Amino acid sequence: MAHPAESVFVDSRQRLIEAAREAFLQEGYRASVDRIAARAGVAKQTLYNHFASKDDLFSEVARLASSRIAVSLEGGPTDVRECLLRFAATLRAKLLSDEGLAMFRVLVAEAVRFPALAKAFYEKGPQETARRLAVSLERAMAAGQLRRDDPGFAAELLIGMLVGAERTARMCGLPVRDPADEEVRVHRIIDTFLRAYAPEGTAP
Amino acid sequence: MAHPAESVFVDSRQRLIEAAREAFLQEGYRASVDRIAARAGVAKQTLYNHFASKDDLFSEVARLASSRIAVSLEGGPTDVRECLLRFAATLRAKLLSDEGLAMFRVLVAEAVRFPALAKAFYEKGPQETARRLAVSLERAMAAGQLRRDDPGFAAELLIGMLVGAERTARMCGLPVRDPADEEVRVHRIIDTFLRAYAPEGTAP
DNA sequence: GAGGGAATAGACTGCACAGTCCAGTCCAGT
DNA sequence: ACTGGACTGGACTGTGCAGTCTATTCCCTC
Repeated sequence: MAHPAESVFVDSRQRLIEAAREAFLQEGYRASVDRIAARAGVAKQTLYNHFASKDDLFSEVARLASSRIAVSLEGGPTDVRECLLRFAATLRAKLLSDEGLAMFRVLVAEAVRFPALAKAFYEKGPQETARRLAVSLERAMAAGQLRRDDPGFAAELLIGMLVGAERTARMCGLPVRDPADEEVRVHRIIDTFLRAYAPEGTAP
Repeated sequence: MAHPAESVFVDSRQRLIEAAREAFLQEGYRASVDRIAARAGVAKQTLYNHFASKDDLFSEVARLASSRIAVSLEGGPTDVRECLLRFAATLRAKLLSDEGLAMFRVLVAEAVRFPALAKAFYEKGPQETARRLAVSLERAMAAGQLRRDDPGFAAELLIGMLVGAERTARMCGLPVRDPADEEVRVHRIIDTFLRAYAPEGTAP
């Protein structure tokens, strides 16, 4: 209960979570409890002092990761195009990073055995991100900067355009595309989206 | 070598592959050899008479499945919109079916341990589908029915719009969306795409 | 009806792993 | 000095599984 004791406690736990995160991302749920404990530099029993089971540890790791993945658009420029460009770059950086892909891979692989975890991940990640994007789009639509349409649907389409194809490719082991072209790629996607959602009565 | 003997042989093998496919789709690579043999109504040793190892069987199943997933646009209507609508419906039916999703889930989960399999899957499935779509788009662009642009890139974006969001949701265990709205959804996506790729100088 | 290839049931080996148990150490705070 | 809680290392149990082996049956072909 005293401070030093508690800090040791938290320390062990934190190290375990961090080690488990790395192990699960690398090996999936296959990562063994022994390897995780070893990676954390901790005895196996210590792991079981903090977590009731391997499933419990896995859930904890997944919940922590889920709470950090939504992408926001707040505080950006007011110009729609600039705002979307920023959003797009951030989203792609997160979802198409090695870590983002590994996280997705593991959660999807275990979604059948941990349905609640997968649902929570979806709600805090993809769904929340889409919701925020939709809010911004709706504002732009109301301001006449974008064609009036279902903002939620538009958000889904944009996110699909931004990550769909490349995520599929990378999930199948394809190498990263030349990062030098990343900016061009993002610009092209956003411009395509803006053409589709140009306010009505505007020449393309 | 005589016919009846061979047909028995093929029979066992076929049943094993089918059973393995079902088992792997349900349980992932976790599906045990014993369960697969039982499901095929066959002794475990028979399985090992046909396949050198579990990995070998898994590879065979994956290769067979990979060879049947590309979606084509040939033989359809010549009108771009009709053509894309047909393509969209077919693509979504395949990729968003329980089986398509399960296949994707399993392959993605094991992509790290079977990189060659994942690559082959990607090339025969997503990549080949995108290539075929790109060919059609290019033709339409040349005919002035679509804005002139990189057809490969346009194909990737369209496929992303068509499956991106919903595949993510379903992979995380979200329930199927009301199939009554499916047609509306496809129409809205295609129309959005067509707005983005309307020939230049056309009012929206 | 004899021979051979395929299939079968089931026992068996060896391994990796989750989870438990225990005897002992290291430190707080008192 | 003593007590209690966290941590350690390592042995141990039980289980599930891939893959092997064997003895036996079945059936087709000649």
